[in-house]
Order: sequence, then structure tokens, then C-alpha cells
Amino acid sequence: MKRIPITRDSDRCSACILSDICLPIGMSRQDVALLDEFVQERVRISKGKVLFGLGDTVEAIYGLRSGAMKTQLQDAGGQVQITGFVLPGEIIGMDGMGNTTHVSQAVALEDSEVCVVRVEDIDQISPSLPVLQQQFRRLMGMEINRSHQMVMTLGTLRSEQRVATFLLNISSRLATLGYSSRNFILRMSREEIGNYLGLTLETVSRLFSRFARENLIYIKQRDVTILDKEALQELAGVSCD
Amino acid sequence: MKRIPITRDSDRCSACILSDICLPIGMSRQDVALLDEFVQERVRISKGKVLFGLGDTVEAIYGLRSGAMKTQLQDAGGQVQITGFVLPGEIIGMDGMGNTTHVSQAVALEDSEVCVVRVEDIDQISPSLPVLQQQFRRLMGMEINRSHQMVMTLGTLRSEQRVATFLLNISSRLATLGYSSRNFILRMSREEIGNYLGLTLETVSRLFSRFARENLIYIKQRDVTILDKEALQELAGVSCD
DNA sequence: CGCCTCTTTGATAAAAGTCAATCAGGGTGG
DNA sequence: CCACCCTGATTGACTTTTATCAAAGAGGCG
Repeated sequence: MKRIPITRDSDRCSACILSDICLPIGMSRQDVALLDEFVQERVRISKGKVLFGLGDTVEAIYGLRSGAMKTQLQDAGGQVQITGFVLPGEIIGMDGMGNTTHVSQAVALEDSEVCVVRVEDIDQISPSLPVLQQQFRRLMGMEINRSHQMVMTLGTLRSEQRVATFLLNISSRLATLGYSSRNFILRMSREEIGNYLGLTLETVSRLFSRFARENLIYIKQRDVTILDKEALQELAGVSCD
Repeated sequence: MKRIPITRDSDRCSACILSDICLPIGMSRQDVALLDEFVQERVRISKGKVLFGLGDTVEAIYGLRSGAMKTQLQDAGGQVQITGFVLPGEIIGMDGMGNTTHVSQAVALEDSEVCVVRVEDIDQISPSLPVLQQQFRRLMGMEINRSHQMVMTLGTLRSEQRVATFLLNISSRLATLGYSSRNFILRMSREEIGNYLGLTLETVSRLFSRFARENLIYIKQRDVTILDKEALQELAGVSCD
């Protein structure tokens, strides 16, 4: 985990290509300039390493700049539940705001880089900038919605619907990032997908194979191509957020 | 839905018996006094009525003063997922902060009363009160944790563990309120419990019956007594938050 | 008292998990 | 450069869990 101070203007939020997805989402050009004050540092995390782990002091929230990560809970028995896969432009660590130490961990699925927003900086600087307060509330509210949506997926959908929803969700988030929504590489294993979706890795694998057999997708290992988006959406029900 | 302005000092946060559970949790005596400014109104909702519904403008967050409510999502196909049961002292509507209109609804399980904290008031008053900003961040962070915990329950636990966890969770929250943790009345139907836990009402009913047969609980309709808390905890795994 | 809703219980079916045996790819060291 | 090994993925056979369908019972309220 390597810390890198942000000094060049080209590295700031106001100049970032992710600025209409990440922390600055929905903010005016001028307001984004204020955000630059908050983000003074980046951190590099190599594949498999943790950004923060259970019991670590909550110091900051993080915007994923590049790479891919997962966030997960772990109970006393060691049982793990992945609560999210994080793509560039998405925020990590908002669940820490409720405590002084982390109850979850964030792990890099591949070599990644995050921008750091220190909590103490938020407290110090933002009283004079109500727009940033609203922004944090909005982002946290979105995180609650995401999690509720996940509860709905786990509570109401059958395995094939969960897997279809998962593929469509990844696809649409990649599209937002400007990547192809049709063809992409999964950054996580079948086991991680299964854990996330409340299924076993075998069930996930079987459904991928079935979708391929039915010409809904092409899949070879982690290389996915969506061949029939409409049919997948049909299968997913409606909610493919 | 009846609005009631708060005028008497005895109705304010600083005098409320729920003050160490509700919005003021963890705040100093002086800081709670500041909260009084925010809470100018209460609303009464009778059983079965909604506090806010899908598409309603997000105007406020609410602290449940008395009664019991549920919050739920509803997808385009009409499929419902209950995301939480709300007891007195708990906060409703934090998921609205991510949007301008509600994507969830809050329904009264029995005649209830909530205290209203208007979002515009938060924006107006709080810039000068950083402690309240922190408080809202903390509360929203707790809400994210709650929801993640629910994801874990749905993703990793088997039906008997989910039901045991549910009973222990309700029991411990009632204990926090000063009620008996041993004996209580469920305010929701078997169907609502099943929906919440991602199970059918029959499965919930069968497990209640089985727990009763094994002398872990006494249950008659909605009247529950926990007879063997340790055994239930054992059954639940560990996480009984 | 009777109706209506909620709950319980049983029989059966469907979904998903478990266990186990390959199979494929990627990386490493000879 | 190639063979080998190790991890991750696929597929099959079988079991367990949970849902579905159906019927009967209990309580509450007009």
C-alpha cells in the first residue's frame, strides 16, 4: 500500500475524467473545485491486498481511481459475505462512518488506486461549504439504496434472476465508465460471485453455462460477451438497476 | 396522517426518554439541546397507512416516537421486499437522502407517531454546527451497516438461522427500549417476517412451531416468549447483532 | 354468531447445495 | 521452451432445503 501525495493539477478532482461519476457527481463546476481541497492523497493497493480491514481505525473514505475492489463483512465464525464489487468512480468506506473502527474490509481484486478523502478534513473544511455536506448525504443515501437493492435481490430473486441481474449490473456500470457494455472481463472468481449473490460457485457456473447454451451470452472463463441483452433483462425480471 | 406542532418543552429531544437511542445517540447534553431546533413537528400515522410512498418528494427524515413501522421497496412488477422493521427510537427515511423522491415506502404496522426532521432545516441550520453534521454521517453509516448485516443474513444463513436471528434481534432491540427481552408481541404477520427474511410464510410458521417443540420459545400467534436464549444464539450461528 | 384473515400443518415438487471427478489456463522452474 | 503444478472452472450424480399447493384450525371483529 503506497501513499502518493497529489500535487499536479491534472490529478485533481476538477480535472478527473471520473468527475461525473465519482464524488463530484451532480455538483457544479465551481463546487467541484472546492472538492480539490479535500483530496490530497492517493493510495496504490496491489491485487489481493486490503485497503482497510476489520478493526482498523476509520480515517477516510476512498474513491476508486483505477482497478477493481470488493468489500466484505466477516462474522465471528469467519464466514464472509461480499457486500459489493467496486468499479472506478465508485466510493469505498462509507459504512465506516457509523463507527470509529471498520467492521468491513476492502480488498483489491486487481492492482488498484484510490483517492483519499480524510474524515477529519471533511469536518474541518466543510462547515463553510454546505454544498459538500449535501453531497456527502447524497452519496451515503445512494449507498443505502444500493444495499437495499441488494437485499431485494437476495430476498426475492431466484438464482437465474440473480445471475442475470449481476451480469446486467456490471455491464451497465462499465458502460457508464465508457467501456463496452457488451464485452468485458470479470475481475472476480465464480466463488466470489456466488458469495455475493448468496449462491454456490457451482450454481453460478452452471447458470453461466446455461445462459451460454441458450445464446444469451458468450462466456469463456472470465471473458463475457452479452449476446441477448433483452432476453437477459426478461429473465432478470425488471430490476436490473 | 395528522401533523402536530411541537411547542411544549416536554416534547423536545432534550427531554425525550428515547434520547439515548434516537437521533441524539452519543451526543452530549448541550449538543442535544441544539437538536431541539430541528424537530418542530410530529406526525401521527394510523395502522396500515403510509408515512411516505414511492415517488413522494423527500422532505425529511423521521424518528419513530411510538408504535411500529416497516420500510419496503417495490419493483416495477409490484414485487415487494421489506427492508426493515422500525421500533421506537429508530430512524426512518435515510435512504431518501440519495434522491429527490422516495424509492421506498414506510408503512405503519400499528398506530404510530414520528418526529419530523426537515431536510431543508438540516441544510440551513447545521453549517454552523459541525457536531450535527457528524451525527448525521454517523446515523447514515449505521444504517448502511444495518443493511449490510441484512445482506449477510440473506446471503449466508439458512432458514432456521435467519428466523432465530430475527427473534434475537427483535428481543435485543426491545431490551434497549426498556421492554422485556424475554416476552413480546410481534407487530408483523408471518408473511411480513417471511418477506423480510427471504422465506415463505409457511417456512417461518414451521420454524416457529419447531422452536416451540424444542422448547426454545413459547409462541402463540404473535405472542412470543424466549425460553432458551443460549440455544437460539447457538442456532443463529454467532451474528445476532 | 358468522365471516374473514392469519396461522398451522401436511403432502409433494422444485430449487439449490454438496460431493466428487475432470478439465482448462497460467505461471514457474528445470 | 516445455512439462508440470496449482488454482479456478465445469459438469455430473445425488441430497437437502425450501417452496408450492391445499386443507383445516384459531382469533378477532362487526
